[in-house]
Amino acid sequence: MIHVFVELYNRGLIYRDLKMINWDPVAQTALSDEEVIYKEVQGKLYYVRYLIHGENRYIVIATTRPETIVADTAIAVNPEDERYKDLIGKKAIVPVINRVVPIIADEYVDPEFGTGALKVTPAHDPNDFEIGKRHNLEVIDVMNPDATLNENAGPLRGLSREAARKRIVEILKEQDLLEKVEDITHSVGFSERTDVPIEPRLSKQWFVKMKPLAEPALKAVLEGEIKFIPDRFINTYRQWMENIHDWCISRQLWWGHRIPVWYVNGSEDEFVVAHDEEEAYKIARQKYGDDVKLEQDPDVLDTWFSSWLWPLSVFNYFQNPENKDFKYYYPTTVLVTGPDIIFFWVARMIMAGYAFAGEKPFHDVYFHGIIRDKLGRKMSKSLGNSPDVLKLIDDYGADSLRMGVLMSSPAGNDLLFDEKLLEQGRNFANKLWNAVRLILSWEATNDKPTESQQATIEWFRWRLNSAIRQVNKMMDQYRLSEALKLLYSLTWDDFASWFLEAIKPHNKKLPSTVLEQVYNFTDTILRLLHPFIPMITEELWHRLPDRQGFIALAQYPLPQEIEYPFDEYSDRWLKETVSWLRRIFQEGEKPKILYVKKREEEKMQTIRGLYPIIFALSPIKEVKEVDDLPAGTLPALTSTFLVAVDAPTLREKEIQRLQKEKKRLSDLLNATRKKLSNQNFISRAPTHVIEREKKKAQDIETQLQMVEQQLERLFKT
RNA sequence: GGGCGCUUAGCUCAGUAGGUUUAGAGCGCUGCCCUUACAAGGCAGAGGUCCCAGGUUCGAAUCCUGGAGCGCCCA
Repeated sequence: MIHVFVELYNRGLIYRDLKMINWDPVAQTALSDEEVIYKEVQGKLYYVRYLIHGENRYIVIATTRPETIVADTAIAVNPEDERYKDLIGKKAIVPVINRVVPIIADEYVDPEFGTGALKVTPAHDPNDFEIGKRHNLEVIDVMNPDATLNENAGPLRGLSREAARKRIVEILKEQDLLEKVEDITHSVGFSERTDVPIEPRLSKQWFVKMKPLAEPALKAVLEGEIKFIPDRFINTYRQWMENIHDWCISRQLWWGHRIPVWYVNGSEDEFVVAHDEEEAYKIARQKYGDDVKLEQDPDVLDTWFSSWLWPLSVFNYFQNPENKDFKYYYPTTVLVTGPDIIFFWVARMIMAGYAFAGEKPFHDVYFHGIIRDKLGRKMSKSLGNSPDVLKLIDDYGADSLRMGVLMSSPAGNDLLFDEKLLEQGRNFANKLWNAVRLILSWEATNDKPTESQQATIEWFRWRLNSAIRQVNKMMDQYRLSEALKLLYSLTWDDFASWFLEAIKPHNKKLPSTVLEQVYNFTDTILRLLHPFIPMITEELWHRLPDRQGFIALAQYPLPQEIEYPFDEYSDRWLKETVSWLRRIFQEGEKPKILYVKKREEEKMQTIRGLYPIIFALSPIKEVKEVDDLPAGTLPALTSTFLVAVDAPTLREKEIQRLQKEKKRLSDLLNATRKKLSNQNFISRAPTHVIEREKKKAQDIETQLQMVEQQLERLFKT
């Protein structure tokens, strides 16, 4: 920090100046603009009469801060305002202290607000300060550092700002100078530190000149050199950067890094800037002679003045710019942070990166959402609405906490906190734990794998590989919650409910080659899940046989480029068919054979490998491929492949279902045909979409025919 | 005053490039199950005018304009 201060000072980017700053009267320190929190508060608008000097009339101004009347040094009106044109150039008498002040014209005054006449208090309002500068007005400071009124405040002297407001209102009433009081909702700045209203105050402080620093930092983000995810935060960033104000970095606090400035012989304006006292004396002696006396500035630096250097200082850049770590790691891959500190931290880190290293600090910035309470409020100590995280971890587990929050937090969107989210995470962890427990209870034999086992493994290998492909793609795009949801469903549904149920032996014994595959699949799933739930995956991974090292260091699974006989259609068909068969059995029928209507041979190959899985997961033990579904059998409402079973008692129910289905299919067919007969569609839609629609129409037609035939049969018998 | 976002099932929220028959998930709900991994579970199911009104398009939850409600940031 010291090095950076000296460096920036030498570059002319740090200066000391008397400016209107944000003063926290409780902490008694200056604050930066970013540490002021604006809140809408209920206040009052006081209408006060100021007598025109030498005349028997008055002008009425409206103010929310009547206690600052004693610091007024002008009345301002808009130059275009017809109501007051004749008063410009005259003088008014400030009530209570009877100061005679000019009535001036200034564009800043909004004729619509209040009476259109503004009292000007250059010492206590930033806008008034600017007006004061333009019109060369006297600046009268009426406040002490603790926001009590000082000796300039006349009868208000010694009162707190709140008491002074009450008192002056009383005095105005007594003198019949208070015309009326209105309720008003207005925005008031509060200290982030102490939550008291900020007092704009004229004060000598140290500032960083931000414009030159902001320029390369803004350019980098606008040109995509640094990527924001989601990119809408570029707007927020740009707006701040384009209107950037100089950064007040001095604080009147007793903790922090002391400002490396030494004042010469008790002077306020003569000083030297150095890395330490020794250097300061060396410089000072050359300039002011050997008997010079130095005194270090008592103020300290804003804590964010160290934070913005973090990407550099974490690699020890300032002590040793050529060091190996810095060269290897900088710029880092991604900064993960909340959008609420985009100005405090992100923007300034980028500025520092370019200013000192001449290079961006990171490639990507991922903005996550902010967790709010159920009412949408930000968690805060004063509201007491933050959950006790350690207790949550005790109750649910650290992984459950991570998982619950990650599952429903897409980039940049806020999240309403609910313990239900953690239950979901806990249940998932429980599921995973039990699945691995089941696997570890199995023993290896020297048997050869059965056809069913081979088929199940082949199917899951395909299923896993396609999930790996999707997850990697989502992770590359920072679609974290979507990736996790996909893994949730892969683990719970495909792995636990389908794969493990299908491969599960009755006697706890599996051929060693099969068991090895089961271990490998489990290993892959644990690695996929590890970034989201690191604790439980690390633990379970070590329980698998022969795992060396740490899962944290293991390669993240990558998809393999292998041709599989399965696709999303056959996968869906498998699940629909099994569910349907289970329902048939649940309803009391016990068919023996599943009939599958033959389609093109190449299509049939995509499902043949799945028959053994059907045998494993439903009571059906035989499939017959037929040219036509046998008369009287009950067809399923599955997609793509038509199947049927014998289930005579379900006929009535089935007739109703089929009639519903018939209507749905014919509606759908009509819609699809209409689309296909639309000349515009045919000529404008891309070929693959048209092809898909044609295929769709054919499929529906086939299904519809089948349903109609089945209905006929069901009615005949 | 300026900027950004949100509005989808009872609740909390996903929905990528406008196009996959039927818009998804978790919770909650209904029915059946304590089946030797898991009742923090299993199986089956019900539930949606995608805020409103226009527009663009062969086609809109998705793009554009306007409106309503809510939220955030900045001044």
